[in-house]
Amino acid sequence: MSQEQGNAPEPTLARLTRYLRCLRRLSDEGIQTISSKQLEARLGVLSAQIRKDLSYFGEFGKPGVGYNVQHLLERLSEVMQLDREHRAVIAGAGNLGSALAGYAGFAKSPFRIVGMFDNNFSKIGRLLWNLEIQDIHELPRINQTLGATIGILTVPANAAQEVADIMVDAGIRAILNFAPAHIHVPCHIAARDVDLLRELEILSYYLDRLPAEDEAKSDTAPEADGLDS
Amino acid sequence: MSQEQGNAPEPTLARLTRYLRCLRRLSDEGIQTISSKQLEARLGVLSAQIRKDLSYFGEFGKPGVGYNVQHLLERLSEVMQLDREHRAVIAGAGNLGSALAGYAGFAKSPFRIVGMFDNNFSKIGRLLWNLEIQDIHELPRINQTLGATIGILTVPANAAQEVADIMVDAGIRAILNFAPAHIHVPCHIAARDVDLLRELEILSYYLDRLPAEDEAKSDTAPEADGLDS
DNA sequence: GGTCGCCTGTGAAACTTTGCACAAAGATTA
DNA sequence: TAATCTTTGTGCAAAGTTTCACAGGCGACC
Repeated sequence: MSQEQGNAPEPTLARLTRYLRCLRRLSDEGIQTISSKQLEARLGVLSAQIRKDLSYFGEFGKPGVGYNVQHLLERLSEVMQLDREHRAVIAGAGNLGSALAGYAGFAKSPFRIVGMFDNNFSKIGRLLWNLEIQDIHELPRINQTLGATIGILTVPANAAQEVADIMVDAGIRAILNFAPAHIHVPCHIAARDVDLLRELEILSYYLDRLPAEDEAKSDTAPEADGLDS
Repeated sequence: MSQEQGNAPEPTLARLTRYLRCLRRLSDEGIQTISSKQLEARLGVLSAQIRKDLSYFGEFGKPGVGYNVQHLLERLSEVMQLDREHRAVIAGAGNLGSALAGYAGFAKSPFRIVGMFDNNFSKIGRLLWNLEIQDIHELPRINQTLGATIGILTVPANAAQEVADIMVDAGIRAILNFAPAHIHVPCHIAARDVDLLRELEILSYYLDRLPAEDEAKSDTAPEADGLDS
């Protein structure tokens, strides 16, 4: 029986993105069918886990055969809403914001950077990767035209909340926050934090706390969670 | 009774970094004592959760009083090994690598970028943020001098594994991987993935799946997990 | 058509993490 | 000193997630 609601666990969603990446590669390789056991071999995720993850969204496989790569790829893309373009704006034209704006990986993704914003008058008006840096306070007005649904926050920590509020005002419905600060958003807005310093601090904890160098490239360390090749 | 081993759950470690950030701010504000209930009000983490998290590492508070901010700050810093400097190298002098190398937030952290590496001969030798870009293949030799324990991976996905191997060769013991690819490391190496596209894909899933705009700035959306202030 | 081997989807068990509730302990007041 | 208030640390229950194990479906081969 298939469920269809949005009640899949978060860890499942994270793994789904890995399955997708693997499926895209399989598709490129011209492989048409794959079983959960074969996926386990490629991803290091238990086959039962894979089947359970998929079962949250429907029944995609054939017993005795496995999954049709193309079909599963399309279905999971639908589930993740990756079958349509998503427009995003970046707030904060500093080092990180500039780097993200120029990220080549977006080309093959459904995500498009359609606007770049800052509050620094010496930056506003300048061109960056073919985008003119605009005044962050104009975002609500300008986004009526841009129609971005995703906001990427690359401002300093002390400005994060203020800019997040502006984004919500502007009709942004999902925020990816790179500032090392927590932002409060209304419950109809999705928000995630990506925090360089936090990641380093967690790695710091593990330094000198790992099994000891008995070699054997058995990757079972406290990895966050991996991705496809 | 206090435990001291490294058997704390990962979610606890992630929250610990949030407690630390809050404690640093409290310390700056000159606040000397804080209770788990007050922390709950500031962080949105249940007080019982906070106490349980802390209990993995010892007993730091006084019943009837709370925690001494400075003392807890120092103890947690020890636990996370943030009381000493950590040297890190960056591999991949592209947009993202360059941005991270220049990240101002490192100044107040125990992390120091001590080397910048790439495989592109047109980049090797150039200066970036006062660091000379060096040949990635020289890392094992050069790191005998640098003594970096942390490696930050900002190379394209298809080079990630190869460069990770070089890092392990070079004595790096923790890897922060920004490439959209999974890397395999020996079990005595810590590794974490930070993946822009994955985060966007997860946000994409939540778009149009949230409670609907009934306003009320009640932040109880599917936030990843927040940070202080 | 029957038999065999493989693979899916899923209920139930095992494990992990969170949240609750309370005993014990320090502070405060009288 | 006793009564009261506050807050910690933790055993236990609840919730969430992963893993196991198997019934039943499908294809291949004889």
